[in-house]
Amino acid sequence: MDEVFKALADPTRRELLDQLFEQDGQTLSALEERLPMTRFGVMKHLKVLEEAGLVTTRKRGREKLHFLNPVPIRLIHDRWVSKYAAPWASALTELKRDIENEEKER
Amino acid sequence: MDEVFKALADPTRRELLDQLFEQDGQTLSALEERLPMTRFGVMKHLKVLEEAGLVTTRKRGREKLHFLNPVPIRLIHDRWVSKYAAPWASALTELKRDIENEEKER
DNA sequence: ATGATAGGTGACTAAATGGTCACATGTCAA
DNA sequence: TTGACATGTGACCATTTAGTCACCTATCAT
Repeated sequence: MDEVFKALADPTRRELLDQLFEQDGQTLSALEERLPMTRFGVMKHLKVLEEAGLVTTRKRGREKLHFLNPVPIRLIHDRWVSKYAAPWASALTELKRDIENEEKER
Repeated sequence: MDEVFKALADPTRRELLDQLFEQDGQTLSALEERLPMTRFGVMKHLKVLEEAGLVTTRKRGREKLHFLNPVPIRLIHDRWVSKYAAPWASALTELKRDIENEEKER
């Protein structure tokens, strides 16, 4: 799971996820075109995303197709958001903190 | 928002968020005690979390109290999870990908 | 077969990051 | 008011990371 957070930390990699969300199954060359970077930089980023499980791949001839995998992001949601910020939970957290602050300021 | 992702990328900082979730409003010294690191390291991490808006602070005499702020994490949820992995959306995404893969394999 | 196309590897550099320390400020309590 | 306590700052070092490049392999079309 550490790899997922690290993968999401880079803006280029988030951009790649955005591109794959718009159109799934793109090749390296297609993804490279829209980024201000050489093919090698993009390749490294895709490798990081793949090792984190955020992107899965499939070969078609000499091409490599990249697919977005939303599962790890759902796991973040399950672990962090439901813990800290799911609608009901966050409302309770804020209420709790507000009350505590008011009590301390008395 | 970039700062939030970078802040979440470090395991020590996620640990600090966990500690604050367990007990909100802890001081630097209290947070330091459970971490295998000097006070200075913890201070740097807390600064990163504070600048990302994940932690808010309040001074009480010579102490500095740290509070968890779930809002930025909720924004991630709004931007990424609802986009990629909200229950209904992710189900659709997976279905869509499965269908596409089947079609390509024919 | 041969040239063009798509992708892969390892080495390298520059910059960012995590962690420590010497030293300094502000606050409490006796 | 003096000593102990809680936090802050700037410099510093080691490691990691983003990005590039020369070179290599595999596949397609003619």
